[in-house]
Amino acid sequence: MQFLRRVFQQCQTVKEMTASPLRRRPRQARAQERLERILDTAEQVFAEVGYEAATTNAIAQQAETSIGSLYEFFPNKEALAQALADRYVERIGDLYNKHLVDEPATSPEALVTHIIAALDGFYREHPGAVPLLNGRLTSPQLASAGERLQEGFVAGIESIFAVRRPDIAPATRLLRSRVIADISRSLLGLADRVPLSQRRGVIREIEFAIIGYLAATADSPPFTST
Amino acid sequence: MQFLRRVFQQCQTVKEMTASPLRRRPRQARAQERLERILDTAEQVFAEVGYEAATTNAIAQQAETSIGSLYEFFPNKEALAQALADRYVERIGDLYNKHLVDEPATSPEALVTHIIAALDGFYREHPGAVPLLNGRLTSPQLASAGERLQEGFVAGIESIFAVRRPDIAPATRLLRSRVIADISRSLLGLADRVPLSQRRGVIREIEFAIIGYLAATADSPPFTST
Amino acid sequence: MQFLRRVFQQCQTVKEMTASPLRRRPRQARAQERLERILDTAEQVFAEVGYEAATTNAIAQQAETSIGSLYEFFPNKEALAQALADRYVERIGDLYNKHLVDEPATSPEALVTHIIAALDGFYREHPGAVPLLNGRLTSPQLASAGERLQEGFVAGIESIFAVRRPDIAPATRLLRSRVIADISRSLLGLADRVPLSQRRGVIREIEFAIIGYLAATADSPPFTST
Amino acid sequence: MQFLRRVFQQCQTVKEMTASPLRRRPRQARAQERLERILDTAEQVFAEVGYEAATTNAIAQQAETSIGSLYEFFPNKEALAQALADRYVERIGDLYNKHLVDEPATSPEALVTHIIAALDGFYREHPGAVPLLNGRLTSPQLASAGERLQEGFVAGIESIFAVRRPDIAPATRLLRSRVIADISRSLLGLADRVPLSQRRGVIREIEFAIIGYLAATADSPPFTST
DNA sequence: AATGAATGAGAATTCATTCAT
DNA sequence: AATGAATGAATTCTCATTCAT
Repeated sequence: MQFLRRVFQQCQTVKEMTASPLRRRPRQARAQERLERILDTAEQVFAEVGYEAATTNAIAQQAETSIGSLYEFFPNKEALAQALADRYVERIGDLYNKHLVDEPATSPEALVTHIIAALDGFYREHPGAVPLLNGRLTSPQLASAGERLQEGFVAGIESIFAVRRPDIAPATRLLRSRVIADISRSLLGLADRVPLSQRRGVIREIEFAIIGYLAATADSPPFTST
Repeated sequence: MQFLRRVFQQCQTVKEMTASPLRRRPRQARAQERLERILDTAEQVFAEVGYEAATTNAIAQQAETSIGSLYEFFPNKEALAQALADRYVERIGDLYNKHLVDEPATSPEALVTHIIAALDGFYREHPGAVPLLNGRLTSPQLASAGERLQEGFVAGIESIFAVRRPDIAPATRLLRSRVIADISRSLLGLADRVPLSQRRGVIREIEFAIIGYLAATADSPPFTST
Repeated sequence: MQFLRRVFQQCQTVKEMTASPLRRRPRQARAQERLERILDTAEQVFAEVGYEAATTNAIAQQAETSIGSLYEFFPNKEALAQALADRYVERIGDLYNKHLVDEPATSPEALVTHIIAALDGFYREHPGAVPLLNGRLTSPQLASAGERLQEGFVAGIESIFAVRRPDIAPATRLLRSRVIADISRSLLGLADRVPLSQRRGVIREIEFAIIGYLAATADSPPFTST
Repeated sequence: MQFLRRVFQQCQTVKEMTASPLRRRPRQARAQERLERILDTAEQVFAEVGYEAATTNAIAQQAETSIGSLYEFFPNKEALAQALADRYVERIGDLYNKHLVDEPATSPEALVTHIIAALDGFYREHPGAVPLLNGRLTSPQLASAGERLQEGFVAGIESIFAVRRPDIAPATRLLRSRVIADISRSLLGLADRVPLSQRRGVIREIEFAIIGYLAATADSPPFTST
């Protein structure tokens, strides 16, 4: 796992995920818990009404804190999104590390199934990730946070490629990872908007799409830019 | 073309695209022209700053009308997005009809290439479509307009399937069309965020993805829900 | 008077008093009147509680307009102060022109008396000028407006010097005018904080101070900087 | 010096300088030192950004104490200004006592020069005094503290008059002292806003102004109110 | 006594929408 | 029909002050 962590971090898309957007990092357990509660609430509210329509006052209220406390932790609304994205990125890292370790030598098909299931679980558990990811294309305020989050997903896929297909050039690896991340994201979104009875079917189509993409590119000449 | 129009309209996803969001349908040419100008401007402004950040006052001003006139045509900001989406849907219909007629008997690969190119052209010509499509996943206000627009794309793909693969069951046809529409949209978005030098490469990957998907599903048992 | 206007404008301290801080210059009489009413109210409120403690909402309310209208005219709170200062500067110009014309050949003592009386009247009629003038030394937001206003007073005095003592070098003229403007302002402030019965006496002291200053500098070698 | 202290205290303007604004008078040396450090910091911060823009939290932080401790000593922000003013008043007392003692029998001109220099030094050493003095004309919160400080200056000048011109009636003495204090304050402010090269020249003008004022009033009938 | 996390009233400003002209 | 001035609810964020630890 340490090894994989390294691979994960080596990949091109993990850059300056450093600068914490937090104004104050809580020391006491109670404060940490409150911060967590604010983030949890922000996740919920963003998921319900979207980033723009969410109000910081509503978030504070639902988190059962004062607006002042919210701003004690986060310098502004945007920072909430950033922090949320960072938390997501961290969990994505765990997710990929786990699935790489657990499934070291399966068939590509099984691995895809597994990853899609994991991503599906992630989005269902973290509905707030959706407005961040899509909002980045729409709201300047979310551009950075959404991008960071998206790159988290991409980095995860890259790390799998790095292990399984070390022969693929980094630039190609990045490109393919981006394509797969985008396909997964948009189609898992589709799975969410479809009647529950069709959900399973959509998931299967996602697998087809990715496996088909991998097959189609498998013997294609590596991507060359310029 | 009339035929295709019919197919297009027959497809499941074209439903209640009826209720015009317009408050008043202009009779005089001058009014029609003004309405058109407002929509053109809204398209521009939405593309530049996104739906939420766009202000109706700014749109009216840039369209060289008064805010009062804007609200004469559109009951509220949301209706602007609706009307824009409707206009896009209309043009998508034309787009698909044309590409079905022009390319009646090409290979699937060539058709995919052609369609992707057409969609690419559409998005580039109508940058305002992007915030509508992505906003639907983000802003309750855009859900309806964006969904309608998305279904326009889907209906187009459905109509191609209807002609080329009449054997596929409508439910499966709809599902596959949705998948393809989503993949196209999200990956064309990626093509836009990538350095210009890599654009061509991304477009090729989109083709791989869709062709791969079609291949993977070609001999799969038709989708059966429940 | 045209001549004097020219002199007034020629003086060093009248610079770029041009750029209007107004967002919209009202065309209709009603709007003009409303703008005037907002400025009048701002004057009052600034005089009562100072610039910082004054709230734009309170000003709008007391002016019997909506806060939206206030911001229609003024882009921000600071602009209110600017506009007020500009209005004052204009009136100061009138004041000096009048007093130069009316009193062309009196004794210096009589002229000083006259000017002090005029300034006294000005401050009493425009109590909002006080927080602008003093606030400039205290609040960054008022620095520009207050400075501009102060320079208006200085320019007035300069213009008198320019007529009466054309022999004095411009740099010296500016310096002496600043000194006199500052003395007048601060001592008229004192006159305001003293029991009414002593007011008259304070005014006389101001005259003494200025006449004394003029006498003391009359035969002093002209000021040489550097 | 004891004598002068008495004169200083006898003068009319030293009245209810009694009620300490302090919530708690520190007994332990460490606390006393902390209080002093808070005041030093407040002085700095007020000087930098003005009273209104200064935040109590920032002052506490820069003073390396907790906001809680600050409020242990001072019931509210205003009290900080009060305490600062009081400290200044005390130092002004020392200043005048020293300059009366050191310069017992000089010419008026030399004395004025000396006093202006002393005041100049005071303002430069205590830049926090400026916002208090000017703020009093601007902010209700500073009215009392600023007034008290101003009266400290006045009292100093009164004490000089008391020694040198015991013939002048107390009311007149107070009035003239106020005039001189105001002139000094406002013109020293001017000296601060002028290019450094002109500073010396402005100082000379201040001396002219005060000497001129003294000359002009020297043989004037004593001030009689009513 | 000291700390600093927590509070929330209140401030500036925006912008969708209305309506008198 | 067209205009655009007017409205004010709603939003983000600040900061003096309190109080539990």
